[in-house]
Amino acid sequence: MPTPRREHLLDTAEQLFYRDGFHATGIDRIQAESGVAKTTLYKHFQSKDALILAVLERASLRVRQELETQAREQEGTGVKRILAPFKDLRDICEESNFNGCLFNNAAAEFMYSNPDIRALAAEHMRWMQSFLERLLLEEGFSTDKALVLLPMYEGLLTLARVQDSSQAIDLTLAAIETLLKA
Amino acid sequence: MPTPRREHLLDTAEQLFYRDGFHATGIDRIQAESGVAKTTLYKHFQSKDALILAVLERASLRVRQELETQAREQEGTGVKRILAPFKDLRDICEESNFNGCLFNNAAAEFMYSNPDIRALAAEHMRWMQSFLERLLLEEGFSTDKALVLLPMYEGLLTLARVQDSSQAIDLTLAAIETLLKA
DNA sequence: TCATAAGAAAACAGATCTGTACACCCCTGT
DNA sequence: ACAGGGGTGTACAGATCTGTTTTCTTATGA
Repeated sequence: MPTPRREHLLDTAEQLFYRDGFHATGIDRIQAESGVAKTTLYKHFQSKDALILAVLERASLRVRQELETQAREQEGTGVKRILAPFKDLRDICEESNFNGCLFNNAAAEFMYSNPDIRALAAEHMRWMQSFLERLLLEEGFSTDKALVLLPMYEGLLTLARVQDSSQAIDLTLAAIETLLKA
Repeated sequence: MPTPRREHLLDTAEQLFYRDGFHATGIDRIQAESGVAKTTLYKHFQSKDALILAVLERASLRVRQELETQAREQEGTGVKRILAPFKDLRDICEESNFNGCLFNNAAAEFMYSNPDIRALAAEHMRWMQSFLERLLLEEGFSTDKALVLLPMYEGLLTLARVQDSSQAIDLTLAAIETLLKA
């Protein structure tokens, strides 16, 4: 039973953390933007770091569900199914307030200062790898390719921050195709 | 004539910014760690953001020179020369205090709050692209591939933050080889 | 020798940060 | 009617942040 207030706080926090970064976003700002009293915020999350962890956990779960359902409801087979997540990058990178991969941003800011946050980002990345491996397996490709596709995926998210990367996405799609057919 | 004090400040600042992040690293810490008085720091750099810009500019120049000389003194030809920068990733990712790509970390933290910093990160990335294009051209490959290699490179740097990626590097090297020979 | 300039050290100003305390309000169940 | 829980709003504590000012020392060059 997710209380609506808690969810609303997580929504606001995720938006601000993603857009402006974790250290740059103060609790006061989240409180003001969400319209929820600070007392309530600290009743739901005992510290800022706990709030960050909750945001990341929820976001990770949501991303997984999205990718799962997208892969399940996909019509095509073979290479098409592997390319689908990469095609979706085009829309993701066009979103307003786009700022790369939330989990890598978190890992970068808390690499040596908060092991829990870093571990959560690591776990999300491992899930991404296993998801790609499952996809590859289902379509009859070597699961080894997951460790090539994963950096490509993350790299495109990273590159899109500083330049239009629709062309990079197109070329990567083609590269994956030739790679899988080789 | 780079004054030694200024260089020393840039060294300390770069180390701390890279390891702990830009917002998380205070001026006081840079001052204490470098042993240089705060007055002197603000004589050389008129603000923290100016210091960050100076750090990034110098780091970008250094990376370019390293890649250039490494590419020039390289003995092999053909695919080997393109693979070389990716092979070097193995050492880079093993460094203590490794924390991904400095420029992408900066872009993430200042995406919507400091256009100058974001622009500098973008420029560095464009240089990386043109460097790869030059390498490809010299070895007789299509320069289009640069936009595939660049995300791979950045993605590996990103992935290495949260998991051992020596295997990912190996598989990526093999993938590049098949990609260029196709 | 003495003037000048540069840097060290530390205090300070003012803002902002996380987190807590306190007083009030309002709604619901008994 | 009324007790109690949950939320609001605000003030506050204590730390830390950027950036300035002030005072003192020290080195150098005429």
